[in-house]
Amino acid sequence: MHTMDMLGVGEVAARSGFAASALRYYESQGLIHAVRNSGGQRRFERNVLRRLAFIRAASNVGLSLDEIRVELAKLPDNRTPNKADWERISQHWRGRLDQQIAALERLRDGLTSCIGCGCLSLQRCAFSNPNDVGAGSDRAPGATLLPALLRRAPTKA
Amino acid sequence: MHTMDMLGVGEVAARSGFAASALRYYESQGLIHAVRNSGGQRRFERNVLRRLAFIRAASNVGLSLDEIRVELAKLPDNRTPNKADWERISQHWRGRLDQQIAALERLRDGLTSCIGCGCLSLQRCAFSNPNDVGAGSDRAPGATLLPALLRRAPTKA
DNA sequence: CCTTGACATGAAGTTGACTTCAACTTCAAC
DNA sequence: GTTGAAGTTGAAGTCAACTTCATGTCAAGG
Repeated sequence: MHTMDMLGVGEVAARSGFAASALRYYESQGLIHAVRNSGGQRRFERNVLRRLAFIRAASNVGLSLDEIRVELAKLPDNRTPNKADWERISQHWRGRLDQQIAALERLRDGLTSCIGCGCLSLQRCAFSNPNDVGAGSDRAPGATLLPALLRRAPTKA
Repeated sequence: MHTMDMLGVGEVAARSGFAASALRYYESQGLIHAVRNSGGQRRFERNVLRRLAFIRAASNVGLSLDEIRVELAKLPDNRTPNKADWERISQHWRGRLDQQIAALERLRDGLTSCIGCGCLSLQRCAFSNPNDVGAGSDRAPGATLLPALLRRAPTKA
């Protein structure tokens, strides 16, 4: 428990896989914490790596940084998260994933049922008009069959 | 087949469920076409509604507007898309959806296998380190277990 | 003819999660 | 002591898909 085993931003970047700029951003957003040395440079405790692993995992699950901040607050502060901690948290994540999967499956099945008709009718086809826009008097703001999350395309990777 | 049954932007907006501003944007992006009347106002052919239904459906599948432009180019220009057209296109979409579903399931299963360990280890845990960052000599640019598409959180809905 | 509402335009704003930039300062090695 | 790499900052830029705004034009009913 030396006080000297703290990491500079470059080393944390290399070990966590996050860019240094991302680390700075996370610090500014209160997701991670750093102290400063005499010259004003960031020094991270070693446990920031676990915290960053958590951030990466949560972001893979589809949580926003705001949500991740909330989740991080639920983590035990001083001890390594144990099985019970992890189970409680993963329950939450699993629910999120299950929702996402279900939404995609509904969409895929709608697609299947649409193949026969070749319709793409604005009025009748559940696939192109999941909200039945135009059927009632209340206007739908846009497609909401899928959450916004699931409606974007992969950029490159 | 009168020449007068063309629609103003407001009516297209009402019937398609897209905002007028979105229609203007789609026109500027070359996704839809409009002629102008004597006063410079947009007049849409009736078939723009089918095109918009297609755009909505494709965007639900997760295609970007760029991709949708490409898909639209594959549609028959003058006739209503028939079953064969639709089958060919939906094949493409289904593949996309299947990929997305598979990615989410891998993630969920990784979560399950992680529950037992309570690890979240940067080095060993496949969930927090899907790319095995730090194991090899080549740096990974970020989490890519999921496409970027699947890593964002729903905004509200 | 006049008003009111729909439509026109280009520019700028929005959101989230960062990255990039410019202009320094500090650290570590030699 | 010198130098080059690594670190610092706030501000601004990026991306996608739009929306909002300010300002001006047009169309239709009475």
